[in-house]
Amino acid sequence: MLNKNVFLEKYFLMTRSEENYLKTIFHLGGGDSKSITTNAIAEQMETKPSSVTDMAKKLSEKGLVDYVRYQGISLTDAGVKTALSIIRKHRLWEVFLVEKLDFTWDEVHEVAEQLEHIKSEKLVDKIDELLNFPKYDPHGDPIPTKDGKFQERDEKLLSEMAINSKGVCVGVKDSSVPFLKFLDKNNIALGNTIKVMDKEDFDNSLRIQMEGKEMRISHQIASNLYVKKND
Amino acid sequence: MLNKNVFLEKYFLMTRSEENYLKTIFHLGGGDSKSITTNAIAEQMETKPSSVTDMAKKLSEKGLVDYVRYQGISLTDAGVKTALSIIRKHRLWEVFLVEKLDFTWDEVHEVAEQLEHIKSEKLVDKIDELLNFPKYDPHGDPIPTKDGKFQERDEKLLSEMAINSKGVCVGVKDSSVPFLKFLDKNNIALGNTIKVMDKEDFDNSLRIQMEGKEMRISHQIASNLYVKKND
DNA sequence: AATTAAATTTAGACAAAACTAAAAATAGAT
DNA sequence: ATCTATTTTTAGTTTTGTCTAAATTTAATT
Repeated sequence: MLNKNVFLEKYFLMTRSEENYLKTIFHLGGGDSKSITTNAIAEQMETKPSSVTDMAKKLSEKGLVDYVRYQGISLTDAGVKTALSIIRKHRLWEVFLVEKLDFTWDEVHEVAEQLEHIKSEKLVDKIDELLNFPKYDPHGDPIPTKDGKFQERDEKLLSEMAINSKGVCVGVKDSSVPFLKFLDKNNIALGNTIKVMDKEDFDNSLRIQMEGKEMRISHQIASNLYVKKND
Repeated sequence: MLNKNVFLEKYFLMTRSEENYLKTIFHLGGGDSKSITTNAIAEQMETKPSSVTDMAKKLSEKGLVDYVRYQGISLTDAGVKTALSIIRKHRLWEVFLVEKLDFTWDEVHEVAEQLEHIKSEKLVDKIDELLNFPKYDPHGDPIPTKDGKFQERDEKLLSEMAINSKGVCVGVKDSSVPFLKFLDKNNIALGNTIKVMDKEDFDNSLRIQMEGKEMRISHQIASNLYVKKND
């Protein structure tokens, strides 16, 4: 049966799979009424394009995406709202795991990936409160508010900073485990102040000063670190 | 695909449904190599006997239950171990919800029912640590240890206590929402000391003294409250 | 011991979410 | 404007977990 819709709350009842599709489409930019291709979604989700087509039809019937055959998929307002509520949960759980349970920032993703699907509005709100309404997750990504507001920041990639400018490290672009582990090993953490000392034309690597110490980092690293200019 | 067995850890990979069956069989007594009937399981899970048969075969193949056609189902050692690990998670989450997020004890069950299926050994252990290794959940039920030890208590139903004996309220037998709400409303909480003043032969109701005040409670209530004798 | 009632299992079907292989539509290049 | 390569969709299949209805086994009663 499983008709025990005990936790409907204000959601339509969404399956885990539907929620994951919405989240992915949002991350690929489908929230700005931009059309995302079937292929792009399939690649991102490590599934087949035909499966995406199937789901597109289902989500379209539920009014969560706009879908026209061969023309790609974009989120409706309702779709954006739902996607944001999942992203909100994901990021709040990540903060919880790091702040309250001492997870490192490379460990949180896969657990949050599960926790984000727990259906209980009260639970999310209470976690939010317990954490004192954080604005950013451990990777520096903004946490949408309860009513779906998204606070974008004025941030730049470290690689785009001018020589002699300073900024605070506020996020990562690549949040893969190897990259996060690399940052940990080199004591690069959110909140650190970084000053760009010099750029090397040859390989685009940077000489930076961080927390007193000087170091050299490759262009690959610098182009995956977000900093917020503070002057 | 979904072949990303990222969180295998030490579990076999169990589906949510399989986990729920094991838990139910355990609760019906199938852990003591007692055979549980198909019907009993079906009724408890609000499903059909034929579905139970299907699952019995699957769990049997995985070595988690002993199952002989028409002879009922009982848990193997591996099955008991798995069931206990789920119950452990369920009860730890209940404590978390009450202690850290101010849920009332009648609100925790359905959320814990979801949280118990999150696959992350580290998560459970850290929650355990955060809560300071609690021994009992909010309903007074014991929390199995990591290695599956179950600490049974010497407790009695309040209805079985002798006149003039005293005890501490340690748990409930019926943990349905209406019952828990009733207890809340009447300020009956875990930890309260209760003295049995008198029994009424006519309807088996009890006159008790609790936290200074005297009150009368029905047999139905008294036979769903566990107390621990303390003299 | 035979009959009947109840419990249990089988067989066949369905929905969800995925897949494969083949068909159809689009876009790019000449 | 046509052809070709790519993308996307369709059609049909699979797996998981459920269901119904029919068949079978067990248990209870006379």
